[in-house]
Amino acid sequence: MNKELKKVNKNALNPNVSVDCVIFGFDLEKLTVLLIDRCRNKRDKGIKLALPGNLIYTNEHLDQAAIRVLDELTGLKNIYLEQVGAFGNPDRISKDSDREWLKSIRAEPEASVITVAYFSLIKMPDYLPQASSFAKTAGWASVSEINELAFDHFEILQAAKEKLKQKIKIQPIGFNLLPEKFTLSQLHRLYESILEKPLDKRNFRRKIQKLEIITSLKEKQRGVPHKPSQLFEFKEVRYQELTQNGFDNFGF
Amino acid sequence: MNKELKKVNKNALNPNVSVDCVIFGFDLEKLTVLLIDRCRNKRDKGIKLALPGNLIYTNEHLDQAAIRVLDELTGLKNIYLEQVGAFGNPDRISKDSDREWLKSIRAEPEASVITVAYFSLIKMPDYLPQASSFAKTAGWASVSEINELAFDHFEILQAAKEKLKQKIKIQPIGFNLLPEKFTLSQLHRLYESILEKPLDKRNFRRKIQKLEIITSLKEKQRGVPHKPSQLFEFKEVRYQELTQNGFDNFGF
DNA sequence: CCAAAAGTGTTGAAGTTACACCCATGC
DNA sequence: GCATGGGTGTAACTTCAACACTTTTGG
Repeated sequence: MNKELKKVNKNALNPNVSVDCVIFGFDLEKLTVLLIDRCRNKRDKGIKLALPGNLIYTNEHLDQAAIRVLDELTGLKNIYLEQVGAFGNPDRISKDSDREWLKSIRAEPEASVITVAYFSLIKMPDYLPQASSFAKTAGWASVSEINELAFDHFEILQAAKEKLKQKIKIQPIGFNLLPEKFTLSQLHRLYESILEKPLDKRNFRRKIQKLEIITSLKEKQRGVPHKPSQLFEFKEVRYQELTQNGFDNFGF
Repeated sequence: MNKELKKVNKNALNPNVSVDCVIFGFDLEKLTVLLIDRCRNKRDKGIKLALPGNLIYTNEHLDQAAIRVLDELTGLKNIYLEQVGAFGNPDRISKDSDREWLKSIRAEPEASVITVAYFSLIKMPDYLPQASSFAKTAGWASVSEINELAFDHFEILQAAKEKLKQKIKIQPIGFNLLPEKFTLSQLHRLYESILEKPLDKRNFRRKIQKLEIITSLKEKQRGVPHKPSQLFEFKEVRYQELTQNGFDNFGF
């Protein structure tokens, strides 16, 4: 695996194909996404925020490229990753501010490049800002407050949200966004944030518990100004099972 | 639209990106797929069957490229088309027979190319074989009998089947595979072929009828050696409605 | 003692599954 | 008249949606 990576990195860039990553997080209140701010000085105009991404290497597997981008930006490995799809509208680099920026970072800034988008789920506290070759800074933004992004990244974000929405109805991947120990209310809010609609508290709890995917710990919340909540962790075995097979009937 | 196409065709090829199309049909018995046979003479060895596909043009929208490939092969326009995803395993052109073939049709046969797969649904009788620049012959194959294809096309076919399976549970796109006038049994067999499992006849009929997506014609089947079946057509308006919104609860 | 979120059951409606027999036609 | 697929209803069960009050803690 290490050997392979080394070999890959010696290869040339493929000037026509990039990957972009929609990295979702959850701050226990709402869904967030990791964006890079490409503003190099205060006078830069245009849209500043973009999804992390980069050209792929010749002979690099697309999935590998996404893993690499993720690793370069966050230092994280083994995280949940899924392809959203390919985006190939030739207008995607038509904004002036986007072209300017490309000139500063790419050898062939005018090449027409299609991009393959991925979304990934990480536990927010695991992310520690990392020196990155392609952006000065990266930071979390609340998904629901984003109105525009560079290139076609807003469109990609919408597609990733939609994919996540569909996926979470079928597989219990939401746990990748939560800490090891979590409360049912946190899980509840997570589902509401992703599905963008309210879910009945009692019905939600019942449904989750019937899946037998979580075990209650002996531990409780401490220091909260209200009745402390039971803490849970999810059952690894059952998680694998449901992640592979999915459930047919999870009609949120 | 015509002007745009002309402009596109003047552009150069993007040597690193192709599209491949999984064109599904239904022969009223089972699901089929349109494959090209690249065997130029009897002595060619290796796997002969492949999905139709081709490189895209610089500045050509991916979706446009898929529409173009489809049109070149079948002469059909305005057909149901959906992206399956991007496939970028560098090993995808590693088979010797595949490389040989590429040498005969591509300017840069060794270029590493990622491909974006689409699936589309057509009414089998609409397809009339067409002279095509990239294959002598094309023909229908029964999906369930396919064991191997050129490149990574078998993997792509599996992904397309899976996507279709998921999609048909949520949107009534199956009608694109049927003639204008069809029987409930034909629709029933179609769903069974796609989902690859038996569905109870009575329950299936009830479920479909409740959707109010079909209207029964005054006409009946003729010349069949058994009780003639009622013919139906689907309601365009309601179809559009369900195709856009989907249905949440269609738990086959 | 007040504010805040945790936790808990029941009921009526809707949907799902399983299942067997008669019917209309061509040959 | 027989082989073939078309067409139909019901009952048991499961799932879903809606809904309100008590509990425990910190301040």
